[in-house]
Amino acid sequence: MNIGQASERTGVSAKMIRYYEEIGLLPSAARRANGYRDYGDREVAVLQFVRRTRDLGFSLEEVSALLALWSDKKRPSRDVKRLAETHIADLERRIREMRAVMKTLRQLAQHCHGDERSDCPILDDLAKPRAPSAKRARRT
Amino acid sequence: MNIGQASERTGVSAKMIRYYEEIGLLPSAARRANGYRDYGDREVAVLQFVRRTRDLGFSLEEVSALLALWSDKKRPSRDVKRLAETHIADLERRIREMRAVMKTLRQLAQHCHGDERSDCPILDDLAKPRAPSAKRARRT
DNA sequence: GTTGACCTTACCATTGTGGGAAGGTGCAGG
DNA sequence: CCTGCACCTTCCCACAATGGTAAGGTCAAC
Repeated sequence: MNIGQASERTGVSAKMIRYYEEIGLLPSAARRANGYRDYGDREVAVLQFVRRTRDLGFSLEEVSALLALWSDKKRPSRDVKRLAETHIADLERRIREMRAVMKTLRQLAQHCHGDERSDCPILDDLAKPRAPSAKRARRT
Repeated sequence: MNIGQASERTGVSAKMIRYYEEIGLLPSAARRANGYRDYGDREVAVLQFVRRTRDLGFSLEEVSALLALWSDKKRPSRDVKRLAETHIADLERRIREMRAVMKTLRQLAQHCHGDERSDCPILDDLAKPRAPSAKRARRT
């Protein structure tokens, strides 16, 4: 089948299918006499796998690792689980950060009239010079 | 003061200070006779404002809007609050999405032995062809 | 034979940041 | 005075992942 059909069946845009091939995430697709890429059920399955892992937030690099694990029938399931849990931990960390930011923003917004008046605690706070306060997450 | 000092005091890299100027987020810095950019307390305050808003996850475009609101002494606080709340809503949405993903991943990981054995429900699930199931968030 | 839907490659844009090269400047020590 | 080092300047490249578009080839239907 053509790339358009493969795209339609997997939800991966033709653009991205070509890109994945270009960066080596996918093997080079077979070509027909006219130069068109040709896809079969196996390729479609791989694309669905990629689509699914992308939807779960894995980076292309992680997807690549997952594809390798997938095709290696003898790899220990530990390897897969570790990758998944690392990703989960990453999501947890990002969510924690975002929640902290939200908390701050909510507090700021709460004290802002939000009407015609021009005085605004949000901007006042944003403009307040921060205490140097522990430069960065120090790892010492 | 030179860009290096300004960077150190604000936590914004010299690279980024130049970039912000280039894209018009910041006005062109004053130059000394030798061509070096020259920063004073006012500029440092603006950079701190930018740094702070960036830390709170606002995009440069939003930062630009906030800077404009900040310098417009007569704008209604409603404008500021709206921008902040839009950002909060955005964070909420993203967190919801990430939590949904985490839930799925946790379920998958939970059923994976994670040991030497090679059978792995995570990969099995990722490989399962999805039911077409409501293509995308349809807006009809 | 023409039209329209598809395919091909190739390049550009996005967002925000870092890296580095090539060259000028400024100061301190010899 | 010269040298070295730390700083500044601009310019270009890279990343991640995706979309857009243009210029051209192909195929099927009419």
